[in-house]
Amino acid sequence: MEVDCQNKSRDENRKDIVVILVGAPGSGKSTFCEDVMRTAHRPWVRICQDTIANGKAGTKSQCLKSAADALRNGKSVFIDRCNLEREQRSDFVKLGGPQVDVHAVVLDLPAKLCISRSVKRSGHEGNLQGGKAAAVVNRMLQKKELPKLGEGFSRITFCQNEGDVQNVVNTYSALGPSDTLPSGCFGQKNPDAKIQLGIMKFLKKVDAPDTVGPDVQTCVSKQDTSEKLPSQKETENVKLSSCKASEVTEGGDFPRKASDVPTLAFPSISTSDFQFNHEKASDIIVEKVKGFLDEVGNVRLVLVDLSHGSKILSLVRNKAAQKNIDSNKFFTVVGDITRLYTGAGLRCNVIANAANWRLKPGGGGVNAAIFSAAGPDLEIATKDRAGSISPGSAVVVPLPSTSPLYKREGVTHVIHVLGPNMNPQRPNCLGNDYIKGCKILSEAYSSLFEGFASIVRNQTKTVVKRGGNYGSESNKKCKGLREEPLVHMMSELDEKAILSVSTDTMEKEGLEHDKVGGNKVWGTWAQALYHIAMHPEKHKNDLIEISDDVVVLNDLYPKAQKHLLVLARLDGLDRLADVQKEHLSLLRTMHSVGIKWAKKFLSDDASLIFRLGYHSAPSMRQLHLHVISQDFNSIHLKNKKHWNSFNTAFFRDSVDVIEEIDEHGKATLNDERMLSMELRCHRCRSAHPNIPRLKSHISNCQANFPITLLQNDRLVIAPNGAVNEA
DNA sequence: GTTCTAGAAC
DNA sequence: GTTCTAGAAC
Repeated sequence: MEVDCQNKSRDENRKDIVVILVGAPGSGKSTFCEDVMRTAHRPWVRICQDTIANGKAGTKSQCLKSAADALRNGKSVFIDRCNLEREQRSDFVKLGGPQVDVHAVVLDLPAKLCISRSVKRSGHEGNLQGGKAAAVVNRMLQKKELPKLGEGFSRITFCQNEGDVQNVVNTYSALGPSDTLPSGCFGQKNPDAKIQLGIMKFLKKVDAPDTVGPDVQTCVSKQDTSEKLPSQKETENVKLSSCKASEVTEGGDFPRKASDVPTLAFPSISTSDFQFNHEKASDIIVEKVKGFLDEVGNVRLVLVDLSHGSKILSLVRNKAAQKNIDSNKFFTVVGDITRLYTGAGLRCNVIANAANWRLKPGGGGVNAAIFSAAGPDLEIATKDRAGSISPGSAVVVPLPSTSPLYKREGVTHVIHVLGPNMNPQRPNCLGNDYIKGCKILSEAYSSLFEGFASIVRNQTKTVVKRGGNYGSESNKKCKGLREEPLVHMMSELDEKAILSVSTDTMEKEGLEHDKVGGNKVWGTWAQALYHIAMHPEKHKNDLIEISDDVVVLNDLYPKAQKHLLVLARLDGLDRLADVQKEHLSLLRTMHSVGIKWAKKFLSDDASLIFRLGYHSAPSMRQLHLHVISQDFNSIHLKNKKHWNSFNTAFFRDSVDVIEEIDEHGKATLNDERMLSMELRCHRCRSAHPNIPRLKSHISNCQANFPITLLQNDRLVIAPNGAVNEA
């Protein structure tokens, strides 16, 4: 996620960042840096002690020198070494200064996972291979001292699973050259009740203020605990001191405060599915925000949009800057409105929903996301308040404390808003009547902000009561929380490996670990491509090309007008996860064969556009490259998974895969959860409620492709064709 | 990967 | 009532 602060002149406020990675071998430090740098919006340098001496291990002072050089050249720096002990990182923290923020990113992943990765690793830069890894990792982790703000960090982010890691990757890769991130500690969870008790005692006795950063209100623990929330009064006392981390973090957790600055996160109303003109909408947003902030003090407003390069966000940012709106009180965030706290460390107690008139879940975009994240609680609570909503109005719904959105993100209220509809395919379309449209959109924001103001007023009155309620239910809830399974994104391979390593005998078991790496079990239905690759002669009728290295066939269920598979014939190369440096030339062969076929099709139909790539986690065994035309005009494209497997980061472009294998020996594999993301047009990125609507949209959408697809030859077009930037 | 189908959404 | 999704079975 990206937090943009406007009103800051680029040169004056530009700060470089030193990110000190903290994590055991196998925790994913190098991958983290690579993932950020691949899509970064600011210059980064990765300083890795394992490779700093011409590709070999070097010294700490070499790292320090390189880091200082990079900072002098205006680059931000990743310190990629374990940094598990305070002393090991202290010299790097000193790189900070008025123009340099020092952050820590703690990859505090389960020891078993780090060990299993280290054990399986071969040819890693640190040369920590085989069974010895278990012993080393185990020993290092015993000395682990989690970083604290008191060491000199302005921001510390903790990751306890790969989902956390991905969120933090997103945060840093989204960071533009002049963006900054809020200070504080983020992402610690799974608090132990005993520890929490200690913190509560601490909270009560603290009184000496000690500021650590401008954004201390976000310095809170991410999940609820068996303790009740501190009452407003209690938290007032610790408002500034709660981030005095050297004490607070003892035992590994942070206090949670109930009295954050009341913050409303809201999506841009009507500009997505309802197709309201962005220029006009941004004027209204800025005007309404300014009016509200002039009247109501001590609140924050955050405009949120899921997509990078969102036009509405940049319009609003620029206009807000022109109007000198305080960037501490109003700013924009790129990210998921249902994950602002866990994803961006941004505490928003109220979020707005771009609702449908029936106040029902479904549709696409924000409405679906919020109802889904909040669970059935929101639907029930909404029903209690209203059965429908008219354009221009808002409905305030208190979120039950049982809702995951409340528990996880700290959202206490959802405000449903309905804006004007300018989309002829939606009900109550205003045609092109922008006089009416602007009036209704204005009313919608007025209603939204009034609703927010009423929550703020009532919260001040009732916070003690609500705190008490919370406490009385909390035992049960806390238990439920702890029983909630952590999100696991490990491959089956990892899980198997981990299951076989018991904590007590890690060192011993680790020695034999290299043998454990079993393969994914493929269902019989998933073997078809494998059989073809192994015995192409038996399938001659289905194949359009056979060579020693690859075979080419039309996908049996093409998801577009042209959809080919280029199959690797190497036995054992089941999927992208198996691909290593030694397969580079095979990958290049597959790519060039794919390109050859794409060009052949283009010579017949120059209007086609092709993309070549792999699924992060394929359903069918045997590495296969998809060569697919971007019309997606096919009766076989039937569901969300089909669409998202070709139109989210789950689809890895062949060019990128080759580059990654070349540079790092492995390809980034993206999460299967991508497959259940909302449906967005691959050209204009608009969201659609279901597959039929999406298909109807893409059959007409002539928008230019997003810039990421236009770079690096990710799209293959006819020789004289031109695809413009979006 | 697809097919089938219950039941949710409309 | 029809449309659409999503999970189970293969």
